[in-house]
Amino acid sequence: MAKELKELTTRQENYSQWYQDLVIKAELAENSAVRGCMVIKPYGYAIWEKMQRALDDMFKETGHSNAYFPLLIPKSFMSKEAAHVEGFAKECAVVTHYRLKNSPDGAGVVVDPAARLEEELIIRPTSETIIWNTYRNWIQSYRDLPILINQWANVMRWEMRTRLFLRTAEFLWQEGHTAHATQAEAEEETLRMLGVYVRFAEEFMALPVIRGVKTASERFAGALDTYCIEAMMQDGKALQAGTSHFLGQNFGRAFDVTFIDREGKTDYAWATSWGVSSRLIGAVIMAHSDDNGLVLPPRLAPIQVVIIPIYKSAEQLALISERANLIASRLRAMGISVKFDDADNRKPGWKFAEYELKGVPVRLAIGGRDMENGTVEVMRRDLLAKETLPQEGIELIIQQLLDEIQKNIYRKAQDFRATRIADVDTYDDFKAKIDEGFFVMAHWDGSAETEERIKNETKATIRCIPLEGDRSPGLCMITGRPSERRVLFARSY
RNA sequence: CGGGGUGUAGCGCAGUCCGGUUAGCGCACCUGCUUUGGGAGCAGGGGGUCGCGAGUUCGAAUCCCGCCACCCCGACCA
Repeated sequence: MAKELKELTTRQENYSQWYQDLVIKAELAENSAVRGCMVIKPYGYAIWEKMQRALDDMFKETGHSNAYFPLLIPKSFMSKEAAHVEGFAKECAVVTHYRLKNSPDGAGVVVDPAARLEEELIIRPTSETIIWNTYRNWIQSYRDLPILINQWANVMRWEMRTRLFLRTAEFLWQEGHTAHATQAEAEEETLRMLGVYVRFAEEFMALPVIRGVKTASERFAGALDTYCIEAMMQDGKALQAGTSHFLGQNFGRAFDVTFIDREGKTDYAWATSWGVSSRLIGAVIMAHSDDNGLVLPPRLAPIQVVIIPIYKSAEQLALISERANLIASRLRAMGISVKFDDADNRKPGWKFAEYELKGVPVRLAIGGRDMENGTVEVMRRDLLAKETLPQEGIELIIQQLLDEIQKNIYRKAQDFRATRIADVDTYDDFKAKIDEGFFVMAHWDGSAETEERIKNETKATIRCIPLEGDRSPGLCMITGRPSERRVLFARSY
């Protein structure tokens, strides 16, 4: 048992603390010396690398290429698109000088006042501006379109309050930025990439999501439409797990990106942008973990199978190692990542607890008894269930088991969400369900005032107007005015 | 920026109200022996500007004043 975790207050009472401690104990991340930033430790970063690889493959399949743009953005770029400034201005870190010098009083260094920049640079909070400023040079004709580019990068937003992985001042992400000749094509791209995110969340993160479109007040600064996927964490709160924006011609116009179309007419390019961030690491942790530690979906687990020897002597360890290495090599040949932990400075019990804390999906234990019987003990992390099986042919069983675990974790999250989602028709019921940590589907009159009032009174926001599900009209639970369809409300991270 | 809390060994904490041996405990670390099928046991050992500064006092982790940092709850947000 993960003793440290068990000492914590129960999850319902302090889920946030539980999460924070889990992140640190499982060696995923810690706070850095820089306010609001984090150090992602090797094991946590390995999860991110798995995510990157899977996403990158999906981007390539949909015709995208990777590229890279500058970290620093001239301040003036930020003011070219009005809504964009409005949204990001208050959380930008600004570079004002380019040099330090020795302090005149001999104590350390100071900013050299002579090295003040003529124009301040901001550290990118997102890259639309610098990328569209570049696209201007790349686009003259409809033949240059579409441009389908993705960037893996870090960005910085000076958040007032931060939380490891979920909201840090600096975070890692990918941001896709595409340019198109027509509105229809750009809109199609926006939805295509939303679909990629849905597939990634469900198939890799084992995380069921609701796809939808944001209301005007929750829209990305500068977008005409913001689509998102929303996931439920174990305390019932919503986490936005990915966004895809249809930007119209806003950035084309702001950065004067024009092209000549087939008919010889000049038009502004149409834009999309879409992204997911290292927040997804937090999402996986919050969605699946239990009081013994992480529960990682096999497709994202840095170590999928760990083998632990149980021995009394060096001779016995040598025999067990030979067998374990054989099993390991067969598993690796099947593309499964295996760690054989024969470290002599930890006892088996310690290792069991450690790999449970780290969320390794399958654990194999081989001891003296197993060597005599030709067996191996197989433990699956999602159910914490042990079974003793023959060594012969164990590879295929493990391969199937990993598959089954991946599916089971998804199923579990889906079942959990099903018990926490409800249709509601009165404001009283709404408040009650929101307090219970529910996702609530309710009718809303479509006005920003009503949305704002609900937010102020209950802290619940409209997570999205779902693209799927019940589309029947009704009456707003607050004003009684007509509503086109139910929308998704929840408290969120 | 508002409200609350915490700063004592690498980590987690007690001690502070009511000042008084050499500042203590658990984990971790080091050495040795015994152990190894669910976070081992025993013995020994190392490690401290008690957040910083200035006071009161014979004497301050403890009391007074000032400052700083971090955490939690709000406002802002992926």
